[in-house]
Amino acid sequence: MASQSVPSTHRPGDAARAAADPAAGLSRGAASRSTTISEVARLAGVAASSVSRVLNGHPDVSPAMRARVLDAAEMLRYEPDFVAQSLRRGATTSIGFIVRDIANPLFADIVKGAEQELETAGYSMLLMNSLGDPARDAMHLRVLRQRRVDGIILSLQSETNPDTLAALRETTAPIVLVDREVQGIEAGAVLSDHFAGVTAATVSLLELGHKRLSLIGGPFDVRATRERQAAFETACKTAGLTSANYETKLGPYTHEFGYQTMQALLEGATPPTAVIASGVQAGSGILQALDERGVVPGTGISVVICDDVEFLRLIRPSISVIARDGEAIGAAAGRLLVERMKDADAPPRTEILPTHYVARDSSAPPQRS
Amino acid sequence: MASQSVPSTHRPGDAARAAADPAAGLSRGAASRSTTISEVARLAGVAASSVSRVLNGHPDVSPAMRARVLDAAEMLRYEPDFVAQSLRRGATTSIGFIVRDIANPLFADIVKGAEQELETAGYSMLLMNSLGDPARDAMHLRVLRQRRVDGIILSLQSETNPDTLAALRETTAPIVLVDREVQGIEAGAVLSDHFAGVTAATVSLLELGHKRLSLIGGPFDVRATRERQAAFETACKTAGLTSANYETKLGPYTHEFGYQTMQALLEGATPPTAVIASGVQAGSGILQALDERGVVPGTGISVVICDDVEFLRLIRPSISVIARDGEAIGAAAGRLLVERMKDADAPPRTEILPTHYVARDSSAPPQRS
DNA sequence: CTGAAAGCGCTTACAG
DNA sequence: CTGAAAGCGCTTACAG
Repeated sequence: MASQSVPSTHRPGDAARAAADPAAGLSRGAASRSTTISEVARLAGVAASSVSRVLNGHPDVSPAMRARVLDAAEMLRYEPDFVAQSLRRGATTSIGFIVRDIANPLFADIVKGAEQELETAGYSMLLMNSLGDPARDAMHLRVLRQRRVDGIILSLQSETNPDTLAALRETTAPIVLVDREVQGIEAGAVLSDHFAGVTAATVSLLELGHKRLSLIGGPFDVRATRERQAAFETACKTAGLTSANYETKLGPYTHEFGYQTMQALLEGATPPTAVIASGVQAGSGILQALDERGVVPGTGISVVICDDVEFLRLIRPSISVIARDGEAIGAAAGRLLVERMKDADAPPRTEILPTHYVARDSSAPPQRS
Repeated sequence: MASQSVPSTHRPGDAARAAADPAAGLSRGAASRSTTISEVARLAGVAASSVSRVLNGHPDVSPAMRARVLDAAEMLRYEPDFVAQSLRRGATTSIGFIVRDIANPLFADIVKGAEQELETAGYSMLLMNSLGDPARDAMHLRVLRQRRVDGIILSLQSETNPDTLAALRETTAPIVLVDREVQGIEAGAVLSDHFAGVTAATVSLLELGHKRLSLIGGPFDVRATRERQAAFETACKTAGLTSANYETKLGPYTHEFGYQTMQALLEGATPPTAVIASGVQAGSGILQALDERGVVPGTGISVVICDDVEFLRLIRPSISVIARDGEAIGAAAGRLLVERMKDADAPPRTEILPTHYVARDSSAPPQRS
């Protein structure tokens, strides 16, 4: 195929040049214009529509036509213009991914997982960070709409922010939420079974003998927080603890919040003997606060961090985590989105992925006090 | 302006509906079609070209025209179609960012920095991971070309891979390289002054009395490796060490490579008393290898890691690093790219950003041996 | 200052 | 099986 000869009326090199050059003087920006479909058509001596049919694998084309077109296309190194295709087809084969903060290693894994899945299906990904600001979620949704993306993966800042909800309602592209639940909009979702993981961790800490526990971090208006808080408090109650002995401190997913909250707890009259951090950023803040006061995880206080990241494994004593597979979450989100982009009638689906409590040295019996 | 009344021949609600509905029955994918410029024109009773002029801030428009158009656009919640604009203008206001691995926290910071800079200038970012495979660099370059991105930020896998170079030569969009130098192509670049950082670290280790040092990691065909190796070996030579006493081990930027290389070194006849890791992934491999043998950084062996990440700071004993500011690197790359996208004649520029050696507990005098 | 026309690069009914 | 025409939604010379 590739080595097949050109129609004899054309001399390879010159013909290619001649066909490509005439159009070169257009006023279309700085870059050297690339070959268009009509240049291929001219060289092959056929209509542009036929070139399109061949290149798109339309069934009703003669072998002769196919050969002429493929030769011409190859000679001119023709690559179809995605922008023109997008306008004509009404689909861009691109999707948007709005993420809270790509610098969170878990999100980086999720993005990576999604990208691989989407790339296989021919989609490219526009990445946007909301950086803790719900207004940016709404803004990015607007931009993605104007860019006519075929779908959106979304890890919202807030499930209840009015601006975000308004922007979501105006969004017609299929949406897959990552670890979020939003009332009143049609969207697929990939959720994590936080309840199971936090329950396992809390029960395990209780069994070690802890009687004063804290759950730290996570904004109130997000599913993960609700699940974790419910699991944590249910486990404590079930073990017979009274509400004076366990406590949930909600706040942003930041190092700062973990740091300050842990400091405050340590200064309190009856500090907890075990803490669970909702996320690695809060977790790192907690570890810093402990380190500054010389409190050793496991010995001085038990620590469990939600989400696992590579570097966490280097810390000694080793830190217990509630792990989940970021790449698997991203891949699932990509799959669910592709499913709906390929079939507009496919109903949005929800997938729940597991979390696993991994006990390490930072989980230990409380010191006598 | 916004509250100005509609031309009296139109009743707000009905007119808007009437103008919007007729076109609703088209065969353009699943999503409810959005308003087009001609619908706005019809409602305002003007030509589409006038709507375009108003919305693009063309100077020669009468206040009356402006008002009519803005009212109509607002009433129909008109948002221009970026795809159509892109085709017509020959510019997509989107750029591509090809990164080795977004899961590397330094790259995540770089991407974040670039995104913010680009967003300010109105550009969106397509993100692609090459995942250690140079063939993916070439593939992604091809896709970005077809998507007609206005510019590309590139942190190549390899500076010499033939496929990559071929793909680069076919790229006409302006390019900014991140920490890479490629011969024979026109590209801007943001580089890090690795030479300064590694020199400072090596000199400092030598001054502490180390006489056997290793530099671990980094692929051979990348600028950072050359700079680091040159700085490391120059400093050792200058201090009077013979080549039997210092060694550079090159290899991929992976945890695995750091881990295995460190293991091998520890098993050797004369292990180094100090190592410098080229990057956090190799660094984490090295730390794991040390941990498994009970070798404590600072006490048993001095360790310096190139690049700093948040979680590294939680490790005890604390690890010395050669730090650089990822977000600043990304922001600089974004700025250089925007500069060239806005002015096709702007020559590609190179910016060199500093690195800083930060000595911590893992840098200490060698043990007597 | 405004409108009608052309055209960006494709794809897809519609004829033949 | 193939070509000519229309059109996706814009913008921009070109007339007036």
